[in-house]
Amino acid sequence: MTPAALAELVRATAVDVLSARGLDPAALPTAVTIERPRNPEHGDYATNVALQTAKKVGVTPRDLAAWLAEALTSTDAISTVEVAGPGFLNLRLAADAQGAIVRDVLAAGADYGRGDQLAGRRINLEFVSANPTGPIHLGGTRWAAVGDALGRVLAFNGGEVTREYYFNDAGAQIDRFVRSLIAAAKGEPAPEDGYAGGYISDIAAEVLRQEPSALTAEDSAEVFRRIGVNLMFEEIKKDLHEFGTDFDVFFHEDSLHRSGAVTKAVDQLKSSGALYFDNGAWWLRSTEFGDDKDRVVIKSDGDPAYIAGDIAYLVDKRSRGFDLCIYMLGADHHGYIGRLKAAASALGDDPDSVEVLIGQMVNLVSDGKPVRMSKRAGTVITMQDLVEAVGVDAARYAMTRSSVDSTLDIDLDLLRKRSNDNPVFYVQYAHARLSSLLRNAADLGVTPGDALDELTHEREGDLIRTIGEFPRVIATAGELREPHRVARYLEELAGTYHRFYEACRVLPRGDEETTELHRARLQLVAATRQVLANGLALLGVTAPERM
RNA sequence: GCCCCCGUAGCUCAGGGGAUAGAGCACCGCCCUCCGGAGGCGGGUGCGCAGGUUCGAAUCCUGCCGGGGGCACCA
Repeated sequence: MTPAALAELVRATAVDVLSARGLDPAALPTAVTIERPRNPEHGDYATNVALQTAKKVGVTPRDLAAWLAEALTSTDAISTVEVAGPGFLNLRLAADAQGAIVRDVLAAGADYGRGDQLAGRRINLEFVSANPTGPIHLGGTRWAAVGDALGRVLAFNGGEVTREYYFNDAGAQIDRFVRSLIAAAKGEPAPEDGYAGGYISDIAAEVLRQEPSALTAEDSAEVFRRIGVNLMFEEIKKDLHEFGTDFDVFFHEDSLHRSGAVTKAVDQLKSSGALYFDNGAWWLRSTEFGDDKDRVVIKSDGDPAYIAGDIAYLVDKRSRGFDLCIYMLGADHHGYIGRLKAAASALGDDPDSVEVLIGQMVNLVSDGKPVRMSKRAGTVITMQDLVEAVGVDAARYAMTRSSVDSTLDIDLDLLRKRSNDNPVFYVQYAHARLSSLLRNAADLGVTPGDALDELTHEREGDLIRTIGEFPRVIATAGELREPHRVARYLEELAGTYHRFYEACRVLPRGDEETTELHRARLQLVAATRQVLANGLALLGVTAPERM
C-alpha cells in the first residue's frame, strides 16, 4: 500500500467514524497527512489527523484518535494502530500490503514516480539565457543543471515542457563583442569596454579562416558579426550539449526586432491603454507588481528599451500556446519579477501564468575564502572548466543537490581532490553495487520472487517504505520547482539500501538452498535499482552498472 | 533608504507546523570465511537574537543583528 493509498484509507475511515457518531466529516482536512516518523517506535507511518480535526468537532484529540484506531485496526492492510502523545496515530502496515509497493515499482518500471499534477499544462521553461558574448560561466552552469533537472521533473509530473534559451543578440553588447573580435583579428588589445579572453581570439581566427577578406571587406563589421556571433552561439550550444542539457528552442532576441514583433507588441499595448505616456516616453506600470518604479518601454528617442523585447518575447510565447511561462533567473535579476508579471498583465493575461524563479549566485571558493571571478585575474571559471575538472556527473550533482535559494560555494580544488567523496558517488555506487548483485543473481540462476510478505526485516521495511516515498518526492519537487529534493532523496535511498545490504543477505551462500525470502529480496533489490535509476535520470546524472 | 535570498554540527548543506533536528565531509574507534569496504556500526552541550501565533515552531508572522544580491530612458 502506497502512502497515498494509506492517506485515502485513513480519510475514508475517519469519514465513517465521524458520521457514525453524528459529527461533521467536513471538519476533516481534504488531504490527510501521512508521515514517516523519525523514531521507529512511532510506527511505519503516522498521521496527525485527529489533532487537526478534534477541536473542530468538539472532542479531545485522544478520544478521536482512539475511535479511529479502533476502526483502522480492522482493516486488512494495517497490522497495528497505536494512539500516541497528544493524539497521533501510529500505524504499521501488514507485510503483504507493504510489499505491494515493490510490485508497483517493477510494474511501472521507468515510469515509476510519474504523476499527473501538471497533466494538460503547456509549460515554457526558460533558463540559462546567458549573454552570447562569451562562454557560460559557473553561474550559468547552475541554471543549466537545475533548469534541466526541473524540466525533467515537470515533465515527469505530466507537464508538456518546452525548454528554451533566449539569446540576447541585439543591442550594444553585441557591438562590443564584434569590436572585440575585430581588435583581436588585427592583433590589437581588446577595446576598453570590450571582451577579452582566449575565446575571442579563437573566434576571430576562425572568422578569418572562413572569410580571409573579413578585415578588408567593405562591410567588415557585418562579416564579423554574421560569422562571429554565430560561432559564439555554436560554442554555447556545444558546451550545453556536452553538459547534458539540450534545449528545444534557441530564441533570438534579434529576430523579434527584425520581424517587427517588438513594434507590434508595443503598439498593441499603447492602443489598449496598458502603457502610459510621460516625459516623452512610454511606461509599463510594473510598480503594481512590486517593482521599485515603473519601467520605460519606449524611450523618448523612440527606440525600444530592453523590456520591449521581453514583452514581445512573452507575446511570442503565448502565441505558441503556453499557459505557463517559467523564467529561471539569477539573483541579480530579481527586479524582473515585477516587470514580467506586469507585462503579462498588460497583455491581458493572468500574471500567475508567468512564474519567475530566482536562484542565488555561485561563488568560487579557494581555501575556504571567496575568490572574486575576474577576467583580468584569470579566475573566471567556465562550464567547460568545471566539467574538465570533475566530470559532468559530479558537476551536475554538485549544482542540483542544493536549494537554489542558497548561494552555492564551489571549491574546484576540493571537488577535484575529493571527487570520490562527492555524494553523487555515494548514490552511483549504490546503483553499481546493486546492479552487480543483480548480475550475480542471474549467473546463479536465482530469479526474483513474488512472496513479498516474506520481507519482514526492519531494514527491508525501511527500504520498501523509502522507495514508496519516491512519487511523493517527485510531486513535491515539481510543485515547489525544487529538483534538489530528488537528489536529497536519492542520498537517503542509497543509505537505506546500503544498510539493508549490510543486514540482509540477498543471494544464497555457497550450497545454501534458494528460499522464497532470497527471491523476494532480489525483487526488492530490482525495485530499488529502478528507483535509483529513475531519480538519477531526472537529474541528468548517469546510473552506472559498474564503476 | 527600499526590495529579494540566506544565517542549522568544525566544513558544505537538507529539513514546505509534529513527537528525541539530520546527511555528506573532516576526526576517533570498530566490522572483511562467501552478494562490490566508493560500504556498515558507534562516538556531537548545533537551529543568529527577541517577541508573537499554535496543543505543538528550525519551519508561519513582526522587529533587530550579520552575510550576499538588486534598485537606468544599459542590454
